[in-house]
Amino acid sequence: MRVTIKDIAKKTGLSVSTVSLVLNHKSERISEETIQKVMQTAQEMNYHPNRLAVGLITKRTQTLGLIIPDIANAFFAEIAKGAETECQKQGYSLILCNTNDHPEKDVDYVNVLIDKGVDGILFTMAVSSQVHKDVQCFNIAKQTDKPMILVDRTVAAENKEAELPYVNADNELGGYMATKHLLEMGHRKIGFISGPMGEQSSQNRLFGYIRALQEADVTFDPMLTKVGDYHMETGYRLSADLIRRGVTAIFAGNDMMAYGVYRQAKDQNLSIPGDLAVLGFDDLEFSQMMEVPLSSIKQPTYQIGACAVQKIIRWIEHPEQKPESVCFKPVLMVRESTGGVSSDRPQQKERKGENAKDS
Amino acid sequence: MRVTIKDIAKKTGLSVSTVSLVLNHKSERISEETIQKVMQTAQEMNYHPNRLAVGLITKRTQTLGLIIPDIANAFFAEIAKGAETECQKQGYSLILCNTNDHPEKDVDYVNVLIDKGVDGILFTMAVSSQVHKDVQCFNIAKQTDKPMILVDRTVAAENKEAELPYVNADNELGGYMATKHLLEMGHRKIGFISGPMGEQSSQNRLFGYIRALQEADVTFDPMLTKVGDYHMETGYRLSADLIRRGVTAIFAGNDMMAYGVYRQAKDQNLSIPGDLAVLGFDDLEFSQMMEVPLSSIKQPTYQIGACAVQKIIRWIEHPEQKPESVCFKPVLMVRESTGGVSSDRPQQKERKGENAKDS
DNA sequence: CTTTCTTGGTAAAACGTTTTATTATTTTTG
DNA sequence: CAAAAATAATAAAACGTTTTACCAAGAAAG
Repeated sequence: MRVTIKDIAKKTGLSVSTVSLVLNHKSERISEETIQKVMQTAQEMNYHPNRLAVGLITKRTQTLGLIIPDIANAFFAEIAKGAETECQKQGYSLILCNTNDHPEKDVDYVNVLIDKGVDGILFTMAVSSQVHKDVQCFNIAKQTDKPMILVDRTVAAENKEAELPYVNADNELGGYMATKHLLEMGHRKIGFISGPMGEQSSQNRLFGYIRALQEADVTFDPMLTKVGDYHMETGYRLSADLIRRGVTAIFAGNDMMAYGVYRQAKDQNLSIPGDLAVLGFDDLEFSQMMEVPLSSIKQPTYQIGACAVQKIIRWIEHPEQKPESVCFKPVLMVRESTGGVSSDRPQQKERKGENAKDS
Repeated sequence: MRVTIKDIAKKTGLSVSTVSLVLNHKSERISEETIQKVMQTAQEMNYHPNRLAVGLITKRTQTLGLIIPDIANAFFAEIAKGAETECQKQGYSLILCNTNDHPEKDVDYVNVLIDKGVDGILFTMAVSSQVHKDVQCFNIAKQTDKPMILVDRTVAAENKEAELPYVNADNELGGYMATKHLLEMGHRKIGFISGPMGEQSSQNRLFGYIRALQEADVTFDPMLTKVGDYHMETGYRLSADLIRRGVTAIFAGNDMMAYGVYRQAKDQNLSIPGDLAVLGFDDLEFSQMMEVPLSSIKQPTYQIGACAVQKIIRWIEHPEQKPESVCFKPVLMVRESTGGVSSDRPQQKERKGENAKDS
């Protein structure tokens, strides 16, 4: 059996309360002598508090929940890493919940997490989310008033009060930067392969694309926008039509689809960037080591995870202070696929002085 | 405040014990009428048991811990996915612990997990692990006799009893298969770039390489083996010397390093597989979509995670039955980089009839 | 009509803590 | 020297469950 506070009490001849007080450093009214005695025997007996018991009474478990669609997706894995590392620094644990993009699991997990007494939830809802499932989740959290922060997602709420804080990257700006870069490189017919339109981030990338075009007085041609799904195969398939329509550049909604575009270009014997410029989004590790390194929009993924944890812990510890949302600025990584000089040291700009490290 | 069992007792006019009994389906001695009443009001009041309280008394939390070096590494991310999904199926939660490959964190995490009352621990120790840290971890687990299963790692123990069960892939066989394939393609001078030698899996891949060579009566030339570190840059660097020594094929200890070899080949204007055959290990998603798709040894990563969870849950539920270790057979994926026909539908063979699905 | 079973249910202890109100003792003060 | 104040420690309730041993009351048996 593990040694409990009772055992220490018995051994030292003190009461349980005294031992607890000492161990919790609430010992203003305890003599130095007793403090020493307790501390020492606790050490000797290798005492570790039972966190369940502590949690039961303090209503705090030093545990957070992270709900994401797919941990095997590099983007979420990196977010998880940032979140876990930050948790660890602050003495919290992280329960990983992988929904496989099923909205029903979103609500199951929220329930389980709350039953297990997490102090807060980091939530990236399933993209195929039916709105009412989301609402259900928010309500559960609200009802038990557990802090909940959205990660890489946002929700519009009627009233500011009901709104959940979020941490994400500025996808609209990313789309804008990407397109602007392509325009600056002299392209006028720029195809766009978006992610699924159910996803806000996808929509926003599209909005950014459109804004850049309009700003450059290029009329937006809907035929040059294809709705994809973030898979390589789709990039391959949809780019064929764009090429047929005579685009000189393709902005893919993520790097995976950009890889698909690469294959299509290869099949058609088009050189990149000579015949076709390609630009991606996410800046996966592999993008810089392809035959023709891929230009891409990079999000501070690790930081998003870390920042979300910081925010939620601060919220947990000051329940009255609901945190502000954070929107990180993405960074354009110019490489050969857009004919730029391959300068691989970007200066990362952020909106707020978050002290996150990117790994 | 959340609804407790007490509230239900009050509402139904029954005792707390009765309500508990009913809710736990231990109601042989309870009348049908009461059962209905309890069930219904529990539903109406939206009762959820407080898992902390339950855990405190039952000594079970339906929670496992997963300790891994790096969740952002695709290999571990996939393991985590397998593990989490299996947990979820069986009603367990998973606490994610990312050590960043620091052995001290291994022991910190083991302690935290036990304090939090996990029912078992899935443990991939840091590769840079000092042996005594490992031993420390095992002891902590043994002391509290929490089930612990090694994932992608093994340990030699003096006596069979003290040994920890493990779940991993047969790396020796993988190394053997890889090398044999290269030999069958007619290569005699085959270079090998290994992973760090502190890691067993790396060593075993090397042993497999050597065994295949000997079996084919090719004398093992130590100069054709380089010790790497699983990073692309290293593959690039070390392959230069191998090429200088006239190898016609390179077996890289993982795909990342194989990508490095690709770059080297490109720099030297060597065609793959014409001038140089390349074979990797891990079969990353990207390997099949390169200019020249990379042949690779594939491990059933998802299954390793899922299987480990199955094993440990069975162990938790039958503490007297320590599980057998499992060693999955890897699969050779033949693609163009070794001049094979690109047949991308392997028949996956396993040692045991594990019912895992690979995603 | 006692005694003995059943049946249906409950009281109470336990799990390992935290925390508040209280008490006993000593010291200070007037 | 009594009263007040300060010091040091404790008892006990609480957190939300599970579980065992026990109890009442009605039914069956002798």
